[in-house]
Amino acid sequence: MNLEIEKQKYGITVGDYVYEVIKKNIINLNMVPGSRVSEKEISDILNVSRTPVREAFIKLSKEGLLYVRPQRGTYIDYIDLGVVEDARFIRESIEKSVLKLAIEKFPEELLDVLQENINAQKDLIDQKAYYDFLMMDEEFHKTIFKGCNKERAWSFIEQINSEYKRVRMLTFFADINWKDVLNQHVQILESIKNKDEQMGQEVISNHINKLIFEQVELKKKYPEYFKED
Amino acid sequence: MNLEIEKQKYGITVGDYVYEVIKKNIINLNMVPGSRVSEKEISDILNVSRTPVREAFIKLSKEGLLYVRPQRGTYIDYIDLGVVEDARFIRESIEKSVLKLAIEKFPEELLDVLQENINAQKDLIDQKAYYDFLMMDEEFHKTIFKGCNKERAWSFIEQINSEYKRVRMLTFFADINWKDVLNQHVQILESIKNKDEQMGQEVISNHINKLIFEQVELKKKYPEYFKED
DNA sequence: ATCGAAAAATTAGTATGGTAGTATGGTAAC
DNA sequence: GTTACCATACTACCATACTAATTTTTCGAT
Repeated sequence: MNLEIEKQKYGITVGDYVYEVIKKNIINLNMVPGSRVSEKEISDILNVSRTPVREAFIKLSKEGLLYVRPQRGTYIDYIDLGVVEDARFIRESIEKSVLKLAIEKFPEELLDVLQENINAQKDLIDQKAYYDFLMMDEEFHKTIFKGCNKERAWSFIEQINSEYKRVRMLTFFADINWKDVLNQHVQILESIKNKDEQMGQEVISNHINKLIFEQVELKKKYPEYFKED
Repeated sequence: MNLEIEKQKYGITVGDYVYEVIKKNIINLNMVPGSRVSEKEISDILNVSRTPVREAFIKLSKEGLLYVRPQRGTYIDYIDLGVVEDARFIRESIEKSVLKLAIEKFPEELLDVLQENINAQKDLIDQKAYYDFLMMDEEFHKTIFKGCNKERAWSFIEQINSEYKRVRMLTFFADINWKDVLNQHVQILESIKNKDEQMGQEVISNHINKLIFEQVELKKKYPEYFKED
């Protein structure tokens, strides 16, 4: 196991620190789906006791990133395309509702923020900074929610989104999309500016549905990461 | 503190047992929003150590039912109408999408299950069994998701639904709806049977939106349960 | 060599004690 | 009366020890 570890920030508890470290390493696929982790192993690596590790495990298993088999062991969950599909279904439902709100009313200053975000995305594409691009992508969508006073709804999506993020990471490894995603973001921004609901709805459908067609390909390319049906 | 306690079932861990007990008592408002709980207090009441209590607290705070102030104390979260509204927004978005699926295709045998569920609801209304009616209500919606192969999507909703459930409990205390809810369930079932999408969408909007109009009234009646703006 | 049972090792679950941060109530100084 | 300080009594956080369930290894019998 080769964890990417950041220094513990001052002021956060050990438990939260462990949680953040593990979560990041699962999402960027540094911790391989299906592999086994143990409380003791992690506590040794991070030089903390088992208690905070255990608490981090509890949170992560509630997010569907870990799977605890009592008295047996804890495993990184395989990517479950069924779960991903349902996450996509939910995101599409909610994002369409939000876009409807955004087209009715959206604060000027946040339009600029969205534009800046898109510019930043371009840079990250050039630098091939996968993880950071993914985060910036999420930030883009979050900003739209923010503009509609639906930040809480976004944080809900966050909770079910971890699985989705891992697939996104894979698509980047496989070099599948990148610029398509960026273009779609540009189109979404346009549709908000021009108050063109129909275009917006279509782009969002494509934007999120895109994934479906890629999944089969991904599973072929990285079968070891996926749950058997 | 006067907890409603059920015997621990055989086969589940102490931690899960504690979690279930506390969750139930928060949702049925037996544990009053804003009041303080401590690991020690609960562990004494349930005759377990502090560790499983602590782990239950972690889960519950991730669901927004508790909030932990490190080194200070743990409190039952106030009902936050902002959160409730966003939960409603999300549910409406998703349930509409699901209803669309249900109208396209829904298994016969589950139609019968829905009908039986409605009958059971009638009984529970007569018995004035608040909590059980609420659970049966949730079961009704869950069954619809099930028929569309969207069970996972339902379990996502479950995660954000606890807050919503507390408000539902309040509406029952206040004797606001009951039969309205039942009638709407009947209508939803009808719309699936008759493949009448428009009627279904409308009922769902009303069904879930209903709450908004009741909230102001509830907050007046039970101000001590709600978060200050 | 193969099989099977006992022993050892490893796992997560639970209990407990100590620590550091925080709230509170009393008391002395002003 | 007001303020600053200190003792005390909480709190959640964390480390450690122990338990129970399960897996792996060992080793002897066949």
